[in-house]
Amino acid sequence: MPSITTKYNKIYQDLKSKIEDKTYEAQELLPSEAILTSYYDCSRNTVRRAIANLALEGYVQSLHGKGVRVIYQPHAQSAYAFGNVESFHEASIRNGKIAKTEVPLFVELVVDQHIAKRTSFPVGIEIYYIQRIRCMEQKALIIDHNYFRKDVVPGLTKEIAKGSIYNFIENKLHVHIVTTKRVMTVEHVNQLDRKYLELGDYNCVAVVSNYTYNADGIMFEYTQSRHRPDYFAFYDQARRNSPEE
Amino acid sequence: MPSITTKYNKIYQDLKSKIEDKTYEAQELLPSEAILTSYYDCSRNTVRRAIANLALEGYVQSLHGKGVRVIYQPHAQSAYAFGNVESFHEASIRNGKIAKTEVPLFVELVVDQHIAKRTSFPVGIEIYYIQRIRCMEQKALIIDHNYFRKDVVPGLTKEIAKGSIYNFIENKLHVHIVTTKRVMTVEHVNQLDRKYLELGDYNCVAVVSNYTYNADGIMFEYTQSRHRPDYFAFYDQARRNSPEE
DNA sequence: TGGTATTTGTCCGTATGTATC
DNA sequence: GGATACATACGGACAAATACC
Repeated sequence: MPSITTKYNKIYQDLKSKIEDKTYEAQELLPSEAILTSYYDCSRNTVRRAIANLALEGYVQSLHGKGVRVIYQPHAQSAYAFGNVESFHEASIRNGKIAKTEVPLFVELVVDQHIAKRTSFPVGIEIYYIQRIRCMEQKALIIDHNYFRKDVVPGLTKEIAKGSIYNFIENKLHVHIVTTKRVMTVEHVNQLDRKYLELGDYNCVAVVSNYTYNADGIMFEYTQSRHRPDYFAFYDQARRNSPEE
Repeated sequence: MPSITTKYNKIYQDLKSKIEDKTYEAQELLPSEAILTSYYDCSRNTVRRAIANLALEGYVQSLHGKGVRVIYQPHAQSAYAFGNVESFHEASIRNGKIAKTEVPLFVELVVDQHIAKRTSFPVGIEIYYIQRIRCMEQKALIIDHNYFRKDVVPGLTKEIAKGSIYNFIENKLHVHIVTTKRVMTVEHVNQLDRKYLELGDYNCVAVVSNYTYNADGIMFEYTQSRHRPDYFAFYDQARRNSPEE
């Protein structure tokens, strides 16, 4: 969890904003690492770290012997940010939209074979199972099916579920959420999708399955988010490795 | 483009295989950086770099003051690897499956308003437009719509399109492909999807739009890949930043 | 409770290799 | 060949979080 007050992060933020406001324009090369090093009064490693993070988000690409090319292009906005774990609540704030969450179901369960297969939780442990309808500007966009391990996230209530569960986990329980694995698929709609989402003639939804690990390496959350296809986009940034041999 | 012969890459590969063959098991901590440093006879930075790359792929997560936790779990196989640009041809080899590509359409075009909107190419330039049906083990899984800038990728032919266009670009044209931006969406099927893909009663496809940049920062390829929903999965690995207050 | 050792995180400086121009 | 620029690698210092006694 990189603090926002580190030196490399400040440089990262500064370069990022200068790319976004076109101080450095697309296609151009950034000033060389040596120049940036003296400009920011830091070591070359620190500049390189900031640049590496920009490259991970698709703002620049480094070219051996040439320089660092800006390839940023202002995109259509997505509901979710690049490669970061971001809650619906946080995303809505970032987009400046009004969000609302309804909780039609909040129950405690014991994991059986069927749930185990879907969630990867061990059979027999106690969990919370929550259904949440995510609305933005009066439109129901997502149905979340949340499964939380009760031993890791005790004290969850329906009231908390209406707000940000992540807030509760981080601030009240002091669990630092570190890593999430995600799988994106497309599935047939089910009755619940039909009931809550305005799907028009779509018979599919975009499904994002989240597996979240805490600091002990325990997977304590499985969430399946079922999205209205016409309001769903998932952005990604990839780097090509030189092919082997 | 990290060479596979670098020291940090060898360490990365070694740790990765030891995680996969359970020399280091899930939930365990790796040996400390100090131990790994002496084991691999290298500097601490080099070990840290290998670990950082493992973390990016969801194999481990670093915990300040504690150690580096293994969180690898063998997953259901996907047609595509994590966060890497990988061609269909390469993916099929990795999966050990027999792949075939049909090319029902191969034309040269000049970009008009309509194409410009879809591809982000400037109006007026010459391009190749190619349709490719991707089959694996007799099943048509993907329809690719490829748009290549002719000035960057000259000499493309239908024969080349039946194999790996990336191979041609890298080996013959010596263009090193560096960065790709991807957007995943879900769209209604069109006539072509219906014609070539066995969609059953799905009326949607999973769509991956690729924007590929060369070393000059020029976007020279736009590809829209339309996938059969039941054979599509997209894996992702995310890290949570500490939320800003 | 407190102090110490361990472990990861940040940052620095330097040297050398390699690709581009 | 020489100058420039990024890539790799080393070693050291200190900070911060954790674990242990």
